[in-house]
Amino acid sequence: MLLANADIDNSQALTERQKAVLDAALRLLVEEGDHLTMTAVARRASCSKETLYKWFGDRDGLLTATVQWQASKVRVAPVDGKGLDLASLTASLERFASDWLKVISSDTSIALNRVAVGHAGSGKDDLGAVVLENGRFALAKRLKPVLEAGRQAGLLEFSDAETAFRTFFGLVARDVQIRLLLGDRLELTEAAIGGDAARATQQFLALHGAKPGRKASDL
Amino acid sequence: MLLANADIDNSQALTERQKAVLDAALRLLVEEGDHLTMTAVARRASCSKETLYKWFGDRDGLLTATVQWQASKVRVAPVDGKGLDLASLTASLERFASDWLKVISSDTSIALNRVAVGHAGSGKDDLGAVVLENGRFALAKRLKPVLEAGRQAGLLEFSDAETAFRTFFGLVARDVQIRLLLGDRLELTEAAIGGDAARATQQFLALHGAKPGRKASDL
DNA sequence: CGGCAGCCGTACCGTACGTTACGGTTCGGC
DNA sequence: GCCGAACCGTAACGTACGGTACGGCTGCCG
Repeated sequence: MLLANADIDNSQALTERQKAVLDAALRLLVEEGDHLTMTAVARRASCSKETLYKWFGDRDGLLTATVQWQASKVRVAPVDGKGLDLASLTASLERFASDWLKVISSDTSIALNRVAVGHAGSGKDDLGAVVLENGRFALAKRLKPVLEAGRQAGLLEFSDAETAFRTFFGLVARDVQIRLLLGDRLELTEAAIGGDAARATQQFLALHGAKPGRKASDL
Repeated sequence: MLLANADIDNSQALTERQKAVLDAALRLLVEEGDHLTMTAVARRASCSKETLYKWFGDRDGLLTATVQWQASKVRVAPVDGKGLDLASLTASLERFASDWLKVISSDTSIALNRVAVGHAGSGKDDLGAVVLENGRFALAKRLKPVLEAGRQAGLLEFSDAETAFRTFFGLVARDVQIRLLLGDRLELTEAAIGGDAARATQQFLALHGAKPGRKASDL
């Protein structure tokens, strides 16, 4: 992780026209992957290349802006931990699992992750950091309070929220993301996602659900 | 793609010189990622570009051959399921987990997966399929017999070996691979890997270990 | 010894694409 | 109505790189 210092919501600094251009770039990115050319973006967005360079600096700047633009769109409402009981906790966890599976299996996420992975380690830009920050780390930031609340309410047992989160993450994502990124067909129907979310949640509860007579050190 | 019709273990069809060239290409791939040029490979391997094209057809052919060459090197000895008890099963699972974590955190694996992910969906070659086949699917092929043996021995309970495998996979890999692919620094020391392998194994046993009085339908 | 096949090194070609430059049009402010 | 800024469309430039051609060297075989 490097910077990501331009924290969040720089989406406000964008005019409507710029957003439209980035939307066009995003669509092209999903279709063509890292193959997209500045000419193609300009044509798709009905703008001149000169404008692209003025607004975004260079190709990497355009790519980064596009990724950040998409990231700014997926902010979801945080779950509140009021009146927590086992049923609502289970529902929350299933909701998180289901949402996450939907995200990582979407065309947009796959395309963005592919581009970011391809650019990682080149040192030219920080696409990987941006994607990570708005994906896996944002998820952790939203889920951990729920886990903590569950522990407070005596429903969950764990020593480290980060570790517990990563267990949940593993149970939900399993091999799905890497397979999709590598081009494996793997159609996730709505029903399959729901089933996986329920299974992952039950497994997580089996590992970290509070049970009288079990010591937390067993985890 | 031109050739690559010779399915697997075409490693035997390679001369020593060709292997040396592919090793050079592999090292370059780790250093430069998808940025490597045919000229750079030729220079590193001290061969002519003409030879590269004669042997591998084109750039994609060279890349594919390089990935397959690396894959052919990581064949590991399968574990035998003789005289299985809980201790040896646990040891086997920990061994699998530890090996897998070492693989996915290695520079070579990261570089290869990055290239394969970058090429996936372009339709030009099948790097993604090759990596998947020699990574995640090869792992499943080797681990499933162990799981089945564990079930036969009354040590494990599960209805579907594939699902059980994916649970184990998730518990082991968690967010490690995607974070590494996206460029997150995440140094896994020998000790950390050992600890993670033990934790994942214990979690898996907690979910699927045979316990008198628990119905398999609970899983 | 002559021929020839395989390969190295290098020069060369064509193209794709990032980047820049420029003429023409629209539009808000004076 | 006039000016300048912003922007569109397109042409032009430079370069990097995939792919090819060729001359020279080495070693094997008859």
